Amino acid sequence: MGMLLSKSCVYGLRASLYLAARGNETYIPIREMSEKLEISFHFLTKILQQLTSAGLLESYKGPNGGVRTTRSGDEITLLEIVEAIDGDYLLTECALGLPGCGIMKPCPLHEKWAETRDGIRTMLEFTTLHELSKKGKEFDLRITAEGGFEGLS
Amino acid sequence: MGMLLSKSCVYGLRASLYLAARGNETYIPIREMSEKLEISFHFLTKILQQLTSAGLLESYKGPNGGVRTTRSGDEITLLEIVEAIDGDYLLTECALGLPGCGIMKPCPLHEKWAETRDGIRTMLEFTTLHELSKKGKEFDLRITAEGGFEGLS
DNA sequence: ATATAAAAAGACAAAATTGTCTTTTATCTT
DNA sequence: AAGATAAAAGACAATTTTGTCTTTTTATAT
Repeated sequence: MGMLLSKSCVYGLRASLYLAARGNETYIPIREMSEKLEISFHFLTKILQQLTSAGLLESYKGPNGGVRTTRSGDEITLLEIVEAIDGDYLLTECALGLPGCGIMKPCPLHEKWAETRDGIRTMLEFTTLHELSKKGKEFDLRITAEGGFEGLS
Repeated sequence: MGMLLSKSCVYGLRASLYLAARGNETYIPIREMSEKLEISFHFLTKILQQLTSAGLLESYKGPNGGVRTTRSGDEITLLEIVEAIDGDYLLTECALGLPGCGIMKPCPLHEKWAETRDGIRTMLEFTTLHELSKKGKEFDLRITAEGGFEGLS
């Protein structure tokens, strides 16, 4: 349908934002997150595994276990999350889908698309989880269909 | 996977560009296009039907039939094609997938994403098929994996 | 009239994405 | 040691997207 980020990626962003808002002192159970964020538990588990193996999150098994951000949220950018889940296809591929489209033998849209793409990349690269969670708490913005940041500590 | 435009949409763009490069004097058979552009004939047929019912292309059955652009290519923008195939989801929806995210009750990414999205929209809105086909012919750019505009008349 | 060309329509199949469920492994608590 | 908690792993199902094939409709040409 055309949607920039996959659903997995969107879920991953929401969950990461949630974790950043909770700080990285304690581990947060995925079950809790899945309920708060209204995302299927098992599906979310898989997504977070991708972020864990990318080194953005760390997990711990057993009681008091869960996941948390490795670094403090101000050091994690949206770009890292997007790349970990959706790869860099969006940020490198030709808008007309031509393999190997580049400076050497571009498609007619190459230049314009490269600019637009850079706009997307820049936005993702210079937006941190910390920044968003701070803004979210300050104005009690939405992190789920209905609810905001208010209860998140 | 995250890819801005669906494959259908990318095919639709390539085909529209092909048609624009051929002018709108004669009807071009879809079979011919599908071969030149290396896109599955039946799949392409469906995609072009969407563009036809959106009023961007017109078709004619029987011998010497095919499809052509309704208006001359300088009046058709990429935005029209993208909206006809992928809808305006990409250009309106929340980056975090929250339904009804807007000024009234935004998500933390709302503002930044709105800007980025406008960048995409503007690029699509102010790029015409004519502009691209002109550029494509002038520099023999790529419209297929291997081939360029050279043979397109 | 008949044959041919080509889009339209619709049934069907394959692949990718999204979502669910069960089992295994690691860790903690008692 | 036994039970409880929670992530990891993997099998399976539903849905969406992508792709293929056949039949129908409309027009042309002989």
